[in-house]
Formats: sequence, C-alpha cells, structure tokens
Amino acid sequence: MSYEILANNVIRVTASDGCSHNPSNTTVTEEPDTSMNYYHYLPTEEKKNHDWRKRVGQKLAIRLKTYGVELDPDTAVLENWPSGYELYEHRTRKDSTQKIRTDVYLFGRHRFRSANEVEPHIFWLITDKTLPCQCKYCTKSRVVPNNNTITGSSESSIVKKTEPATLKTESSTSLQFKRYFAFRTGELVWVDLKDIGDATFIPMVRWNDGKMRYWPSIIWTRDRHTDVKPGVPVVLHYHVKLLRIPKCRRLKETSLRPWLSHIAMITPEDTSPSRNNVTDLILNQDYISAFAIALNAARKYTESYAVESPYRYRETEYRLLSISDIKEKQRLQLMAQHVHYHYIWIGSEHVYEDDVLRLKPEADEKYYLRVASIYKHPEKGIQFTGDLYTRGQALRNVPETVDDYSWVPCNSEEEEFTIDLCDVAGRFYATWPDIEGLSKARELLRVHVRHESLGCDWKQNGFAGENAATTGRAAKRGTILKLPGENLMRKHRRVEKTGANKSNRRDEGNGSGSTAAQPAVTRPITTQPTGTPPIATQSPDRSITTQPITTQIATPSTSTNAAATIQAN
DNA sequence: AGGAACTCGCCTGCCGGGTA
DNA sequence: TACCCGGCAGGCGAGTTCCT
Repeated sequence: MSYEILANNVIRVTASDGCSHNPSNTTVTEEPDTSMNYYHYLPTEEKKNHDWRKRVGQKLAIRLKTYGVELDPDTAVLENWPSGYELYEHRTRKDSTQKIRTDVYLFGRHRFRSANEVEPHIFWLITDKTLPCQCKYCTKSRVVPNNNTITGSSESSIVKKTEPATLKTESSTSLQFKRYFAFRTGELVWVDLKDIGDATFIPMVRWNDGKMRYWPSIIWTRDRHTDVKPGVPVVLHYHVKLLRIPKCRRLKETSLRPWLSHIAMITPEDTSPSRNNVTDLILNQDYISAFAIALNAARKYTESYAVESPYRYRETEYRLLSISDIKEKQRLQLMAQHVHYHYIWIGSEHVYEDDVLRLKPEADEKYYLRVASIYKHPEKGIQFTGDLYTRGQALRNVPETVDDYSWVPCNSEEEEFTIDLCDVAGRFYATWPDIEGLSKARELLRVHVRHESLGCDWKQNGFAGENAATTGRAAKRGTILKLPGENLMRKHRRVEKTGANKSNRRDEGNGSGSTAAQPAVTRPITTQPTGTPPIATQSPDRSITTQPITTQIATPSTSTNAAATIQAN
C-alpha cells in the first residue's frame, strides 16, 4: 500500500511514477488584440488544484471502501499530487473578441485531462502495482504496440525500452528508513574503527596495514528522522554493536559499510612475531582473538538465510476467470499452494518485498530485480518474482535512493521474472552501487538461531524491539498478516501477454524440476553453486581493497580471555 | 505512416435568477 | 418554496496538425 490516511480524511500518496513531462510553453503569451496560448501552473493552494485533488480523493475513498478502508467520500482529498505530477491550466484565445478558453491538465506519467481520468492511475499507484494500471492511457499503451519489442531468442528475450524508466518507488515518510537508511536493524555491517574516536582502537586500525580496521558489527537501532525532506541533507546515525566488544556505539552511516563490500582475512602469518612489532602483537592479541571469533560468528550468519512473516497468497476468482491462458491459470493456482513471505534474511541483509536486489552477474552484465513477491517452492527453494532491470547512469551527483538512478526494464509491464535465491548477490545500495560481493546464504535457519549465532542477546536487549515487524513499513505489513488470505490488497500476478516468448519467461509448470542452482526462468544469467567463494576483487567503491575471505582464523587466544580483556576496556 | 500533441466543439451538470 | 430556464464551466470525444 503506497498511501497514508492523515487526519481529516486526507490521503497522502507515497508512490510516484511521475516523470514531469510538463508543458514547454509556460510563459504568458498574451498581447492586446492578439491570440493567447500558454500553460499556467496551478500550485497546490489554487482552488482548481484543490478541486481536482478533492474529486480524485472522493473517488478513491469510494473505491477503497470496498477494500475495507474507512474514508468519508464527502471530505476525502489528496494531500498533494505524487511527485513529478503538476497541474496546469491551458489558456487559449484566438483574438481579443473571444473569451479566454481554459482547460486544466495534470501532467505526470501521462497528460490527464480530468480528475476522472487521473483517479484510476492514482488508485493503481497506491495499491497493487504488480497489476496493470486500468487508466485509459496505460490501458491504451498496452494494447497499442510500441517500439518496445521483444528481441533475441526465446532463451534470453529482453524487452528493450527506448528510454530508461524510473523504478516505481515509494517515497513517503513511512518509507524513510528505506529511502534514507542504507542499513536495517539486525543487519551485519563493517564498522570503521577509525571513526569510533576511541584511542583504544588505534592499534587495531594500524595493525597489519589495516586488516582489522573494519570490525564485524550488527545494526542495533537507528535514530528516527521524522522531519526528513527530500533534498535536505540528513546525518543518519545508527546504534551499532561491535561483535565481541560490549557496548553500543552511535555512529554515522559514513562510518559503516555493507558486509558484502569488504572481505576480511587473517592468516596465521599475520600473528607471527616476525611480521609484527612484539609490543604491537601483545597489545593486539586479545583484539585479534576477538576479531577471529567475531568473523566466525559472522560466517554462520552470512551463510544462512531465514524467512519471516509467512502469508497465504491467493488469486481471486475474478482474476482467474479473466485469464484465458490455461497454463498461466494453472501456474497461478500452483503458486497459491506455496507459502509466501514478506521478508527474508539473506546472509547479512534483511530483504523486503519491493526491495531492489543485485543479481549475480554474467559476462559483466549486471541485472537488478525489484522484488514483487518471495515464496518457497518445495523443490526449487526460495524464489523471488519481480521486474528485472539493468542500471543506467546516476541521475544525481550523490545518489541516495534507487530512483536516483535510471533503470532500463528487461521485461514488459505484463511480464515478470522469477529468480532463484542462489542467483541473488545481495541488496542494492544506492549509496554503494558498485558492490561486487556475492551472498553465500545457503542454509535455512530460524531467525532467532541466526541472531543468537552472533553471540548477541537480541531477545532481551537487542533489535527485536525495533525489528522489521515493528518498524513503520513492517507495521503496515503486519496489519495485513492479521488476516492471512483475507486481505483484499493481496498480491496478484500480472497476466502474461500472449506471445512466443511467454513460456520461457515464467517458471511454474514447466516441469523442469530444476535444482536450486538452475533459475526457473530463463534469463541471461548463469548460476553458480551456492557457497562458491567470491572471487577476490578490487572494490570499485570507496577505494577499499578486498581480500580473499577466510572463514576459519588461526588465533591462539581463547574467547573467554579475549572477551574479558576487551570488556575491561 | 502512425503516434503524439494540440485544438475544437458538443454534451452535461451546476448554479443563480426568474416565475408560478 | 419549488420548479424552470439560461448561462457557464468543465469533461471528453473526435478531428487536425505535427513530429519521428
């Protein structure tokens, strides 16, 4: 749901697909005894703007009422247009003897000529975007073939759009965590010890050319930012728990880095006296031990995955009746037998529906999946459905969100891809766009087992209280979960466009019985077995060198000693 | 040639004034 | 007070023009 109900029946639209195709002739072209032809911008406070928003709000209220949303249609009004949408009044007059003719248009994804035209599109924006929009323009664009042709073989058919599209993203205050926080509570990250401002850590930062500079840590809580505004710089703070080191640290986001952006390695040679100043070695011995233990704990965490918030996905009878393709209908019915999940922990990261995932690259081609749904197939394991994209250029000097990049869709609106968990490299970070680390999550564990493997008493003190299940976004989902199978806004599959490539783009019912390493849907990405060690690479971002990972570290100290000593600090 | 943008004009509904 | 009627603004179908 991409909307909020504010006081006084005000509806806030928190999603947008607006691309500001605004009129060009907005300067007043009115001269005595001559014609007139220009577009006059109507700001929010203008009566006509309010009238339009009110009319759309009233219609939305009536529609949403059928979904159990209580809104008074008489007073319902849109708080504002989605970002990228602007209202203009077209003012024309042939000559001074005639009266000025005014026509109001809303410019956004399309040029809407009335509130009646806009309302179906706004309704689509705030509800289930996996379904095709029913507004007259979107419907038309689906019926009328355009330049977006499916090219190539059926094995790797990719839809090429002439212009990069903008990922549909939500941008409201309710999604500020997603929009502005790179990391989520409970996620494993690296903390830059250099930024902690504690002299205790200086020897560790210096040790062996900075091999211990980044410390495995868990996001414990995040500072709330209720007044975040797009374009206004916000300093994000996290309370971070360094593994094997007591006490939380409050750190800026710039002091953290994604787990998959860095690889740590300590070898027995690192701890040999020949390579160390003896004083340094003694000084760091306990830290080395703690670091090793922390890395081992992190290994279990990163090599496992866990699913959360199961729900029953069901197709409506109406939808099934509207599908003529028998195979597609069977596929959807089969899909309903699988348990769906709102969230999944993949290694170090917490992934939600609607997130953008990096997929494991093939031949330098990088693909990204906008997650529409997560479900567990009895044979293939965890599957993700959604829209596939390639990433274009950054649209801002300092990108903060996924829509600060241009995205080129690889499937049409009517199609979607199904991706295997083993093809997921990790979450896409707008602020760390070029991470090349690959997720190694392969073992299914329960959520609390994963968390406890880190050695954190998360149930009593930790992030359980600020877990996804209770944060803004999750709270919304939580209300859905109270009515499994009964919620009216449940996920729907988009109807597959009939065509030669169709059967190759969907997984269900193809009877392949493929293993987890084989993507159910053909896409131009080959898979690699889960658990394949990442190739040592030079980090393209922030000039950090990555190293081959070692998961077992040879260190002499015992954990208890290490912990005791560090606690003393 | 075909799609998008622009423009025109008819239809509808609302509102205010006049009348029974 | 209720109804009718004319004026007007807005909605939207359809024709025309422009652009690729």
